[in-house]
Amino acid sequence: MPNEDSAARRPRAVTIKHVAAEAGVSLQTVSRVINGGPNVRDTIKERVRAAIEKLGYVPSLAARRMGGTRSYVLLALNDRDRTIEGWRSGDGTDWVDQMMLGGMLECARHGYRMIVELVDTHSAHVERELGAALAALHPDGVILTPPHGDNPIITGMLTGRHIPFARIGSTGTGPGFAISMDDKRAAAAATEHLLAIGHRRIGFITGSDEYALSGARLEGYREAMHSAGLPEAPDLVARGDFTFASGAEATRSLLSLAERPTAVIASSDQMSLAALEVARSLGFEVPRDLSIISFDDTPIVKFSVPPLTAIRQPIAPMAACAAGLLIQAANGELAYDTPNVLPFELIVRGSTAAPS
Amino acid sequence: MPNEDSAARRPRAVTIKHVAAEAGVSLQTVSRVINGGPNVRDTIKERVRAAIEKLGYVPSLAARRMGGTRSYVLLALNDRDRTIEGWRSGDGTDWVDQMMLGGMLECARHGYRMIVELVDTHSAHVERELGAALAALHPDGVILTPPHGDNPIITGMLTGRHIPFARIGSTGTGPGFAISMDDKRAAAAATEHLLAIGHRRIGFITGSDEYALSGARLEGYREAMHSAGLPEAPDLVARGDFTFASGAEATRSLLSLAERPTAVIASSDQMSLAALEVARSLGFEVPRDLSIISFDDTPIVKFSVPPLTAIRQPIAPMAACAAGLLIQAANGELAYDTPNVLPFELIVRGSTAAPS
DNA sequence: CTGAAAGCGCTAACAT
DNA sequence: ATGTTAGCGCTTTCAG
Repeated sequence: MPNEDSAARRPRAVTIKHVAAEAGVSLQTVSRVINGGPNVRDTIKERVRAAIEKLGYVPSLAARRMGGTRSYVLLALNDRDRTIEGWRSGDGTDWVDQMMLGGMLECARHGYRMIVELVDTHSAHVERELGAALAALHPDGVILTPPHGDNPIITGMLTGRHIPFARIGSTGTGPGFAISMDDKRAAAAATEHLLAIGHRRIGFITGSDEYALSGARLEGYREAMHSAGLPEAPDLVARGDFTFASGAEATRSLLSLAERPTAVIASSDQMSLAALEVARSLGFEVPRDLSIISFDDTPIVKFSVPPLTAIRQPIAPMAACAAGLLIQAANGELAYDTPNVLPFELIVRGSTAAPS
Repeated sequence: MPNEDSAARRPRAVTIKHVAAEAGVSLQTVSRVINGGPNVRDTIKERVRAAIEKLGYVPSLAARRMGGTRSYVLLALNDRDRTIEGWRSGDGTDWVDQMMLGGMLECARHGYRMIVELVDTHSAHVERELGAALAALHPDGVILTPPHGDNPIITGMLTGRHIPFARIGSTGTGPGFAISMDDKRAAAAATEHLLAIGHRRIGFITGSDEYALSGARLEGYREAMHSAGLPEAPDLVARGDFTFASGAEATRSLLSLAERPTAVIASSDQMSLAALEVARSLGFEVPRDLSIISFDDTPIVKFSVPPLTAIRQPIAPMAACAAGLLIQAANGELAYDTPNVLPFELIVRGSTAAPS
């Protein structure tokens, strides 16, 4: 019988040994019950379960990682500068929250943990920083947030180490579970909504080229315009990089066109809010003089005046999908199969109306 | 010489053994260098460092936890239902983000990780759920978010297991590092700001009694009113529970008073936004007919119309402070000493003006 | 100042 | 169907 904690110090935690003793079986049998292993009589299984319950035993993650091949940890990789800047500025972006909502809950359902890791993915530090995180944590899988799924250094490191990973917002084939929403269809849907209520001159503000989805959104817009029989109008496309400043600049250029658009689609919430502000400052009323459709649907767009019609990005579902696939992959085998495309939503609010 | 990874499988990670071999010293010496232990000649220290650098060695968290007494993990405890509800609703609250900003970065500076854990703290599950998290992770410290620092079941469990913890938003003495802002002073400052610009009848909407800071804020308001020589007016205080709905209800009751207030202080952003909306719907213009001061300063209050004057809660600094103290406590000793009170900020925006 | 030995709590092979 | 034996990669005694 393991002796009680001597005198002081931490009360010795209850281990698999205690359970084994309590149930009158071997260590290994307890391990089998915990891990759903085969070849355990129901009677014994029951006895072990009772002992676990009675003792309140919970296996130590660290020990499981040491003994076995799994760590029960998933790493969610985010860009350090970008993430910190978002948090500092309080810009209302809830990417990380939605990731946790989807990812942590899915992990919890399987006894996994999701650890958020910030990594400087731009500089040459990537290799060292990601390598350090992998060595310290030995995650069973890694969730890559955009645009990391398209970073060959990162995907290469993970592939080389045989660590399963999921690429959120990345659509290409190749290693890693590709998880995305149909950005092209979403942009087309936004465009079609505007066309349906009578708009003809529709501007489009792109996102940063660093993100694959930027191109997809632009393409969806173009195709929808084309399908409506409208001529190609390159001056209706303005470049942005997701930031407020770039959105303001782009909107100014669009509104200064001889034939200015009656509606604009911006590839991010920050740019849409910029469009709203610039339009107002220039004397245009939204949606009377200009309709706006936003992308992402972070919390703030519900609180602007008017609240913005937006394409909602299913971040939580994508994170949950990623976690689920990675956990499967970490256990049984599971090939990087077909891409996983999750549904988006067009949420109509007050920033869109028929042109006047 | 440790053999290379045989045939396939995960490339064997570089361990302390490889470093020892490379540097031509024993395991123990490497360990000493890593942990800043004493009694290592500078020459050797240098040699080991070079080997570590060359091999890109990073110690495994799990192994350190197994061998030693520290886990290099801090747990940030949040209420499950409340947190998930916030994420789901997209209400723009960034509590978790700010915690990560402060806590994770401070952890990273010391080679620690912060793991966010959601626990059902209301039901009887607390003991089981928290116990499970502690057993699985063996954190070196726990950060309690409000109102958990005042939950005796939780603080009792941690005290009993000798796990250092920090109580954010909890001011009482007793075990655990108390970390808070001066809520009383903050409420007084808000009140004084309104008094200074000429308000006399100032309403106050309280937060949930479950939170100690609710009482402190109310007290600060009362004292400031008293100091200004104004008579006690209980009808100017309306009960709320931090939610939008409760704020709306409270505002309606305040605005229906015979002598209605010309300004109101609400103990949360959600309640303030409710006040704004109710005031507008009742035909009062903000700030002309009613000034509003909010508490917390989450992102959304910058985007309302008008943007809200608010007391900014230093969540990130509090989390960083908590992490720093816990890490110190986990290593050298460190007594639960004097409470740590961090500075708040009154940010004046468009929702406050002199009464008309 | 440095090294050798023991063991943390678990799982993966191998018995039985 | 169950038990036994080795480690996993580190830190902590304890010897030199």
